[in-house]
Amino acid sequence: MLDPKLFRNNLAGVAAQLKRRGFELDTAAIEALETRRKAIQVKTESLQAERNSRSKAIGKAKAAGEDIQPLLDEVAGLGEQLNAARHELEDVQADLDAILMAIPNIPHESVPVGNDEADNLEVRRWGEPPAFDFEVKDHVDIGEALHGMEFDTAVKLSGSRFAVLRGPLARLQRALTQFMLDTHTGEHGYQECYVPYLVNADSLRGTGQLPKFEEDLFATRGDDPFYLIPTAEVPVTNLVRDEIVEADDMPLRLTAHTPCFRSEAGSYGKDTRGLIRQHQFEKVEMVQIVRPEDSYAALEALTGHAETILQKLELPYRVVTLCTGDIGFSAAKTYDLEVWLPGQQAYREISSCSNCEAFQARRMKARWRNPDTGKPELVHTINGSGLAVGRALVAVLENYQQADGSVRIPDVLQPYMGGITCLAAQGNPG
RNA sequence: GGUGGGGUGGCCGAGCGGCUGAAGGCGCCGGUCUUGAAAACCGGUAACGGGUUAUCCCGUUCGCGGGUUCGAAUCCCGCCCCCACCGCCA
Repeated sequence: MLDPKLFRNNLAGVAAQLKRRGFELDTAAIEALETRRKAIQVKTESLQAERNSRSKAIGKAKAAGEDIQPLLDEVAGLGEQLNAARHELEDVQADLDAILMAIPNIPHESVPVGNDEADNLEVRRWGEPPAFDFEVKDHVDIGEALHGMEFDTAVKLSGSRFAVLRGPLARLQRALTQFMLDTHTGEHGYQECYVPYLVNADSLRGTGQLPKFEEDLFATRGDDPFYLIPTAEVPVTNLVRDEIVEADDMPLRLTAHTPCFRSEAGSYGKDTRGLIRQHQFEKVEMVQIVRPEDSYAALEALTGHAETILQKLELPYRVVTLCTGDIGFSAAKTYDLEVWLPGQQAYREISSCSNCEAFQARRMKARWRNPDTGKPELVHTINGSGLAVGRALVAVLENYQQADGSVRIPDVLQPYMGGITCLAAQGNPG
């Protein structure tokens, strides 16, 4: 959520900045509501003030033993008036709130203007796409040859966009997960967290998935449903919701491995083959809670932490800055890490690292006590994948494939694989 | 799921329906003392919103939502959460 004061003091400016990301702000509607809000609020509060002072007078008169009946008569109609005003105010504020909650973050000035992913800006590349002297397979064919990646079984159990992994492939996914967590906790100073996979609506409002993107989420039944987390960003960032973080404890660096659940509404026909786009996938997430002045340095650092994983795995990748048209709802700036996939001959997203500035913090009332002012102030929140484990598995399989259909195990993963250096193909080599 | 107890400021903890936005303590900030620090003592210290603005005024907030009342932290109803015991269970 953006600062409501911005809408009062500089509505045109906000509209212009949001237009950069293709969001049309209905300034006329906001202005009209805001004018009404102000008038009604002043009216309501003056009625409340009157009620308070009169009630106090009645209290004093009663204590003094005077006849209070005349005073009661004077107050007769006040309650109804006040009730009407209060309901009117509630309605206006609810309308205003609904608009405000659906407005995305303002892109940082360094974010390139653009319409879609074609306008994203490549920042740097690392590593060379491997050269193969045989015909490369994609991870689905590799997985089939290794006898451990089953999509038809998953259809039986659940439906499309699910997968079953077995044997060394299941272990490889676990190895990737452990390796990522150990690196972030051991080398990058993150605290490992275990968090709920089912969260309430408040948490999703806090990070910005609700109210606007409910169709992307899975939820349990009932009047007060739980939502399945679409990313660990939700529970981990919400750890500081309604909290005041001590300045000495900042920055908070948190990491968690969780499954993620996404309905993938609106992506029919996209990435239907393989593990790339699933309803359920594993991810290691990094979150930082930082002082506002540190947030852009923290974004660079966190992006670097995700890159470290790819470098240690020796997977070629590139870093792109998302343009204003491709950036997520809550983010002011986002770097995507895209790993090279030989099976697709393309760089594909494997991590997304964002600075949300105070956008989530304002929704969450996540604050810290600024020693300079002594006051609680909003924190900045940073999050990023470190990495998407399923896609990392895809990248390893495709980049480390051998002519005979086997797959080498990256050096850093071998300790997690019980010393196995290679997954041997068991099926038809072709 | 059942029974009982409880949710009050950054934290702990008092609180007869009206001078209670809330005692007291801790913590924090400033001061006295001290070479410096600690202790002691003195003073200050909630958040959010609105109006006005180097000031001040008003409103809201005692788990959440309703209700009673001129007036609710205090009374009533519903819900949530925490604790204890019982039941069930990995």
